[in-house]
Amino acid sequence: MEKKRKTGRPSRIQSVERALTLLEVLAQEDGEMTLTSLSQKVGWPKSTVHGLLATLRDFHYVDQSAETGCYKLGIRLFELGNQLSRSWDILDAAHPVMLRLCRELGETVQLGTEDDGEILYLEKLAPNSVVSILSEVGNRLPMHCSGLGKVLLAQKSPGELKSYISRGGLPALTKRTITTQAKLEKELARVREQGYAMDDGEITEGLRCVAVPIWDGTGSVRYAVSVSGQIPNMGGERLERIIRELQQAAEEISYAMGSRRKRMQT
Amino acid sequence: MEKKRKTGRPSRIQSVERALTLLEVLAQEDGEMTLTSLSQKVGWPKSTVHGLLATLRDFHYVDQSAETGCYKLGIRLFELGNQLSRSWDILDAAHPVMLRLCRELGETVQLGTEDDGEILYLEKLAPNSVVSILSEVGNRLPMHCSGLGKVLLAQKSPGELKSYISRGGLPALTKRTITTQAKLEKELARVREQGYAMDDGEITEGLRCVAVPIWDGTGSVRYAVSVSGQIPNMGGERLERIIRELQQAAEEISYAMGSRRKRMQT
DNA sequence: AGCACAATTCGGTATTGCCGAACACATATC
DNA sequence: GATATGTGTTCGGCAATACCGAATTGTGCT
Repeated sequence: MEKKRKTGRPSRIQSVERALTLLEVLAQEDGEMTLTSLSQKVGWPKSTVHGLLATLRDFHYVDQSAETGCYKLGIRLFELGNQLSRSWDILDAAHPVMLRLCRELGETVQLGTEDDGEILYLEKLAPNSVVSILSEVGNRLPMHCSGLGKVLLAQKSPGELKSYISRGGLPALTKRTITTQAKLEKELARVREQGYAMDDGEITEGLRCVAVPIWDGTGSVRYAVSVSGQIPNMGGERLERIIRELQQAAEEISYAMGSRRKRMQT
Repeated sequence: MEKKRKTGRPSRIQSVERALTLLEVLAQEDGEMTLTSLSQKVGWPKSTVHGLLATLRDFHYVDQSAETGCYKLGIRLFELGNQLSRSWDILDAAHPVMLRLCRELGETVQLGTEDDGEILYLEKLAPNSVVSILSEVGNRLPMHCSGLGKVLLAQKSPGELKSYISRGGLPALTKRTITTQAKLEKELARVREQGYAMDDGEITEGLRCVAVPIWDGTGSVRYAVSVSGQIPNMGGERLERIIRELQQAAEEISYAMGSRRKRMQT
């Protein structure tokens, strides 16, 4: 009553905000949580949380363990997430090409895009799937340290780059991560010149990654593909071959995207 | 004021119910929708729908097109869905084995489980990914017509089977679909005897699928794997080989699941 | 310009969801 | 076996909250 609401944005629905916040907390904890622990985590009364959870449960957005009564993320999120990803043309276009690349090179192949100032991994194909690479589909990483990110950053104007840096800074994930604007600008210039980007242990020590842009029909770059592996497997002759095949793959994907453009919504 | 609430279940939060209903509608339409069309679809005033959508948008559960202002499912669903699937042990255990199977046989390999009386597809590996098979990851199909479903149905007691039938009936997807209880019981007996199930064009004309159960440590069956392909490629000698390899794969997955059991939550 | 149709804002009303306390139930603990 | 802590769940009354209709702004089309 005294003040207007803090955020200038009008009319958000409290109970929906709270319900979604509960989902965020459950996602963050990444496992089962008791109603009570959720309740004290967010600081709302148990009964309030209970009502919200019951509603989410009815829609299968959360799942309640039959024995323990604990709550976790529900199956509907899996279904909706998959449905959403199926609606993206880029996956249709990129998947067969990535599959071939993964087999021929025997290394991990990834596809990413920029979302909200970060790299979002859309697809990952691993040859043996035993190797553990930090990035997973649906995960996010800063742009300035990943190969995919550098490719997309390299497309930006100086102003956009500056706003990226001022937004999240240049946090270091390893000692090799680029952390100054000057070095990043130099790196991006090289990316533009070479036509590909490299992450040399800047996310995870010992892991190297090369990435190239995917051009769409309008001449802009919204996606990038990459190949990553242990540094010993990613050098010399072999590296050159990888880059060559990667660039060819990107061209194929770009082409496939173009031919997929003839779709309209119903 | 007049009546109590229709459903006996207590205290569901209306605005959360409405917000989630909007997501369901957006998922069903599978594309962009205008606020107005959403509004009249659900029958609530525009301003009400607007508030709900604004809240969902803030959390990236819906996305609003910059140009058209239309709404669609948001990226957070993709992220949460993938995070959820990563928490399932079965995928870790099954994926490498499925990958090998897919390569060796050159056919589509799928993994499914029962959820809410239907088969839910958890993973799908296609050799060329050009072939279009009806089922997709995150999709659902009736149990009585799919190979995966028959495997899981075959584990049920007569009472459970009856309740399955009375719940959803035995709808026919093709002219070959089993639609009578007697035939289904006979079919399931054969499944138990043979150790595998077959779908012979019962979902899609011309498509055959063989499936086997995955046993967990406790001796129960919660998942099943299958191989599907065009009927000409799935007969005679080759079929026998497929079944043999499939059964071996299922054993490996079962074993891997067991060894993964030594995990506790933090 | 003017129209038609989009999304968005506004403010008053009473419906709605919030809250604290009491409940039921299970599992340890003594 | 009774006690103590831990769950999730229910209840009812108060008032804050979300709903609604109408008015507003914005955009594309004729």
